[in-house]
This record gives sequence, structure tokens and C-alpha cells, in this order.
Amino acid sequence: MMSNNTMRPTVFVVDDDEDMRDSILWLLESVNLYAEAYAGAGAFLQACDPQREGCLLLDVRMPGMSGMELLEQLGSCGIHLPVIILTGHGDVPMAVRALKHGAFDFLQKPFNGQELLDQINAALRQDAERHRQRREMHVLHAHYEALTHREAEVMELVVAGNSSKAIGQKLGISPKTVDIHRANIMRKLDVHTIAELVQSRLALRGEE
Amino acid sequence: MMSNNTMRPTVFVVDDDEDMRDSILWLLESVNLYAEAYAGAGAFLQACDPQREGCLLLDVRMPGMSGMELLEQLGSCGIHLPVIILTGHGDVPMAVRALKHGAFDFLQKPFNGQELLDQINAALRQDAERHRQRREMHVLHAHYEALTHREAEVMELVVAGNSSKAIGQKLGISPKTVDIHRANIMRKLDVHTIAELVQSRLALRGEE
DNA sequence: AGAGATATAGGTAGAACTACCTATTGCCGT
DNA sequence: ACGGCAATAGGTAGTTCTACCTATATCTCT
Repeated sequence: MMSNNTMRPTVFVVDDDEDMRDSILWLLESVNLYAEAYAGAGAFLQACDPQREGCLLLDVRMPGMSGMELLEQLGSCGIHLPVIILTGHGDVPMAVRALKHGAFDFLQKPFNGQELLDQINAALRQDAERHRQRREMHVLHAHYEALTHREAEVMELVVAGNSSKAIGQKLGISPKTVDIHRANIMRKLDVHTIAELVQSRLALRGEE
Repeated sequence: MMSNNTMRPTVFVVDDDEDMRDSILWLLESVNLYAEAYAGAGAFLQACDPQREGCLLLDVRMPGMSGMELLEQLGSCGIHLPVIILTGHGDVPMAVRALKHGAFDFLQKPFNGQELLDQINAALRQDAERHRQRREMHVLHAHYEALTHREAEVMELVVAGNSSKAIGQKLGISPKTVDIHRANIMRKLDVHTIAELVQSRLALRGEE
């Protein structure tokens, strides 16, 4: 039984300043948001796994890895949380760089509490949508995993518009065998027409 | 015969300061980029039609409509040029607002000439790619325009995975008539299998 | 050794699709 | 009023797909 908060949307707060962390945590808890605070980029990376849903509040100026470095590295860690950058000494080039690297927002301290909450809620909504799509993809993916190598091969050729006869020639097997594979594909992917098969395949192509 | 430069990628420069315009134009012409300068948002909107390819250099502080207002209004004019904001007195919130509204970059004056050129070239590449895709879509779109209302109706149902019999029932016509429509659809769209039809339809769905 | 998965292939029958043909009705524009 | 287009529908033939059945060879895991 999963009784902890691992599965809940989480506001991750990464800031080396303990007073700032406490102040933000107090703000978040006052509106019933679940939050976790970390004193540095390293501690966060160790604790956060890519499955988590939520958003990330990131201070720029920190000992060790800076917020900007962490932001630019998140992608290669597979973490795609929306990131809100918080900074006391930000300038325009830094803000531009952050947003070009995909930051959700860039706010200067001292920040307006309501504005921060608004942005956090927007970020949480965005990530909730991202996770919804991710889960859909996951279901599809699981179905495709059930295909054998040969079946996957045949499926690609079917989606590309080949007839069973053409597929048989390309793979050097009987069109009859291709039909067997096709039947297995349709059953495993739970589709009943070519159109559904193509749509399902393209949905997976588009999002991964 | 189209002998003017309407079809060439164009760097549109919008700035109320004549010295600034001349300075930027000189920089652009020194690297053989074609540019057009405008003294205000209104003059630009009047001269630029949505078909043009290129990018837009936009000053923030101008009499009349500001650069930010123009940026936020471009979408509703159907103009999707990448926009590089140039400003002498920008601050962080303004930069954030510009980038969140889709600006390609936000640079502060006085700017480094090489940096500006780099960003312009990146913007031009992006818009060239956008136009390439747009042209592809346009060809597809032209084919779909050739369909009659009834044929379009039938096509959607085919793509959704309905059989001719099912379509006939839904539309209250004979499955035989549906077959006629299907044949016309396949001929007009120049596809030869259901899979191709669905792929073509979804390509259009995704990009428009 | 036996169970299960995988790939192979044949048969048969019915449903669905495709490509031809003709034909009628109604509407629009010259 | 005539020609052309759109929508309707039928016939026939051939191809393709789908759903059943059986069957063999190979490989893996227990």
C-alpha cells in the first residue's frame, strides 16, 4: 500500500537559503499544496525520479550546481517538470537563456506571493496534462511491447499501406502467413480496422 | 513576372529611431541579407502580408503601438514570423512576457552585432522550415478542397474506421453509393490504400 | 520430456473493398 | 434549354481481408 506522497503532484523547492525554503513552504502549505524542499541541486537529483509529477521552484544562485545548470541538465536526466526560476539577482540575458531552455517562468525576488502561486498552479496544470498524455502513451506502448519482432515488422508494412501479398514478397514468406501475423497484431493491439491501426501507430509516433 | 523581393526571406526592421534603422540595415546588407525597415507598428502591419517569409526585428519603445503590443497582436493578424525584440530599457518581467508570447529572442541595446546576426540567421532558418511545412500542408489542403461536402463526410467516417455498410447506415444511403464516394476520394487525394488515406488525413490534422 | 511461444503454411467461407459499366434525379450557370 | 456536376443506386467481376480450422518445425523454459 502506497501511503506516502510519492504519487501526488509535488512542488519541489530547491534553494540553499533555509529561510527562503521555509517561507515558500509556508506559502504552499497555506493553500494545501504538497511540497518537498531541497538545499541543493545534488540533493534534488538524488531524491527526484522522472516519474514524479508536479513542478520545480529553482533558485539560481546556489553553491555547487547553479539553478541554470540544473535547468539545462534536467532533460538529460529524463526529468521534464515545468521549472519556475526564482532569483534575487537575475538580469535579462539570464531570463532569456532560462526561458529558451524551457523554463516555465522566471521570477525575481522578492516575489509577489499570489503571482507565484498563480504560476505554480499553471505549471501544475501543465504537468498534469503532460502526465495524462504520458499515461495514454504508456498503455499504447504496453500493447506494442506484446508484439513479436516479426509481428512488428509486418505491422509497419501494413501501416505503410502494403497488401498482404506485397508484404509476403518483401519478407519472403507466404501471404497466408502474413495474414496470421495480421490477425495476431489486430488482436494484441485491440483494434478492428486498418484505420484504427494506423491511427494508433501514428499517435505513438507523434508523442515519442 | 515577379521581379521584386516579395518572395525572398526578409528581415523586417521596425523601429522609430532612424539612426537605429540605418545602423541595422547597414549591418544586414553587409552580410547580404534582404531587409525592409518601417518606422512604426502601423506601417509594418500595412505592408506585411502573412505570406511573407523572414523574421521581424522589433523595438519595444515606440510612439503609437509598442513592440510588445505588436508582438501580442501578430498572431491574430495571421503573421507568424519569428520575432526578435530589441530594447534599450528592457527589464526581466518584460523579457519573460515577450518570450512567453512566443518571441524568438530578446536582446538589449547596445547589442553585439555578431550575436544579433546569429539570432537572425537562426530565426530565418526556423521560418524557412515553417514555410517548408506550410507549403507541404498547402498541397495537401488543395487536394482536400477538391472534395465535395458529401465526399469529405464519407472520408471522415472512413478514416474513423467505419465500413462502407456502416457509413451507408449512418448517412442513410446505400453502401453502394458510399463505394462511389470512396473511389472519388481515393482518386482526388491520389492515395491507393486506406492506410495512406489515414496518414494523409492525420498529417493535415496535426499541422493545422 | 513436455508445455508454451513463435514462425511457418495450407484450406474454406464469408465479408469487404476496388474497378469497371450504366442510369436517374436535381441543381447551377451560360 | 442544354451541358456539366453532384448525389443517388444498381450490376458484375476480381481482389483483398478476416475468421475460422488444422498442421509442422524450432526454440525456450521448467
